Amino acid sequence: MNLFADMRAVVLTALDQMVAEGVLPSGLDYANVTVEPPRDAAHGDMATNAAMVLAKPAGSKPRDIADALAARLTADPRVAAAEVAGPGFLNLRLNVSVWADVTRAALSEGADYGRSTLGAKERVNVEFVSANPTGPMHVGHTRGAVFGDALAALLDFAGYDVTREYYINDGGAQVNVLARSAFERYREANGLDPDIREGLYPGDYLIPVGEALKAKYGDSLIGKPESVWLDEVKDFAVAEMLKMIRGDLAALNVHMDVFYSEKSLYGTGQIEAAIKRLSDLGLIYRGVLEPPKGKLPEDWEEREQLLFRSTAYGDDVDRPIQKSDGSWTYFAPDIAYHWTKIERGFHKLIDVFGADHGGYVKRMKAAVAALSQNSVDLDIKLIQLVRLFKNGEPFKMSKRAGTFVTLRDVVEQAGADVTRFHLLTRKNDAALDFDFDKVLEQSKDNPVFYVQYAHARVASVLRKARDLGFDVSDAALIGADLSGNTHEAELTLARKIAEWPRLVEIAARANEPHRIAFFLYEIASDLHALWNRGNDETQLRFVQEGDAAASQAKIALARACAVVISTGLGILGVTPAEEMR
RNA sequence: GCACUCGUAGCUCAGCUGGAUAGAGCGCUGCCCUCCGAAGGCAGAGGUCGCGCGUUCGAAUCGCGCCGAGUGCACCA
Repeated sequence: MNLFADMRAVVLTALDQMVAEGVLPSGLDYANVTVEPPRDAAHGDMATNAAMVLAKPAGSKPRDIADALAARLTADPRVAAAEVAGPGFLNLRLNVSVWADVTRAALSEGADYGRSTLGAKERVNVEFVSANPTGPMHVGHTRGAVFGDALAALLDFAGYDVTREYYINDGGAQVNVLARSAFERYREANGLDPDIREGLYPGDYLIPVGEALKAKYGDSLIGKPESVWLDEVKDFAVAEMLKMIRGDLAALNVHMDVFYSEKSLYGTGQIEAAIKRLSDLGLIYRGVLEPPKGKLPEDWEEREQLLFRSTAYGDDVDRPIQKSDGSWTYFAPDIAYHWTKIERGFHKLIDVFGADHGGYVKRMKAAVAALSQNSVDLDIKLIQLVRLFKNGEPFKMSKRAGTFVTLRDVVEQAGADVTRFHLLTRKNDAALDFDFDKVLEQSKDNPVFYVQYAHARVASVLRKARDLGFDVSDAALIGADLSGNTHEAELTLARKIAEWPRLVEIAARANEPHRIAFFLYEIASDLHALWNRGNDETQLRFVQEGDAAASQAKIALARACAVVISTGLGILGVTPAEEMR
């Protein structure tokens, strides 16, 4: 049940009637007609802008349309009153029985309450993390991982067919550096002094890789030229790094459907095929780029290159896809990779990048638009940095000082649930502070705790009710007479529950999982407020001792709230708490 | 020099893909514990939505121009 969608349908039906009766002209576009909760509760339960949106195309006054619409809407049993207000809003007051229906719907639909068919099973590819396989994941990757995973879950809940994908950058120079670094650790394992020279990866995490290499190769590679061992050591080290990264992700409860290797694109004709695709479209040419305006790089020289005419699809300049020595630039395999996504049948692509890759957005969008001829939508979400704090003090990261914070460090200290929720309490393109002390704090100032506490409170109420011998199974709660839940605090909570399906669609349309986190905070707040009122007004308490029927009615509402919180936390990848200890 | 992201209450941030008197938390002020969980609760003060034009019945939201912060700007990924 999606109350707002249902009521919008009621409005549109009424408009159709008006067209049929000649009150409105035919051929009107209803796309901008909305039915939404008013900002001010005094304005009623819902408001529609239909009269204002249609006034101009219909050639009549907003008020006249609104009056006529109001008369028809009040015929619906769910509408208690419809009144015209302001510049032409139509405010709807709903029959209180509607909120009982919503409560029951949340209980009977359970974990599926709020699930949407918005996505129509369209296939979506969410690419995220894609950290270079050269070391453990650091905090910067964590936010992207959590964001991507929650977004994927959100889209799934909104009716899309989602694939979580990780692009392994195992084709470039940095994995050669990894191989050389691992080789030094291999020499170390064989009792030689490692030469961790400038430009190699110094991290301790390669020591076990060196030992594993020794276990496999003994000392047979010692003293051999790089050309002999590079490829083998590279494959081995990359595999080890991926094993580690999978472990890091698993610790965060992130599980990818596909790990796609950049290297697999080379030597298989796939890059050539993608470039040919662009070439056939007349978008590839040999040319010379203008030097960048402003400060000119020292070593600037004019050179002819193979270029992609990305400016034809909104980019600022055309982009090189081949170096002057004939090898591909990093952009070429990226184009090919996105081409494979299109060819694999995805109609909607989402890339999650670090904010420092913002300059890459236009060319990637241009590539996808060109390759798909505008039939595939690519949305790129930029993830801003995370600033670490401890006791309110900035937590400086330094590889040398050994205070380099990995994802594993954060999860071990804070836990996956707390880490995930906190990282989602900010919009993806806003910087975020992560203070270990505040995040672990058990007080209402901590949103994670606040939401978990609301869920735990409901669980506590259920336990208490059961102890008193009440039947609080979902079946019993669904069957309860809810007509007594009419206090303003109760209605506020019920309204919030009714908003959940709408919020899911809004969040999914914007690709913004943080909206779920904010909504959960608000609904938790409504539950706490109702609870607190029970302190003074005993008739509002969920458990009404000696009155099973009244208890069931109140608990049904609380339980419905818990269902929404549980579902929402599930989307964020957070386990709801049954009790707080 | 150009592009991208951002600019909302003292602080940290939401704000529904254009709606009514712009919200929350912290902080501040004032009240409140014999009460299902006071690791609190209720109420209040506090804002030219960076600035200026424009589009519109209507702009924090869309467009243009400034100001300010961050990020990125040729064969590195």
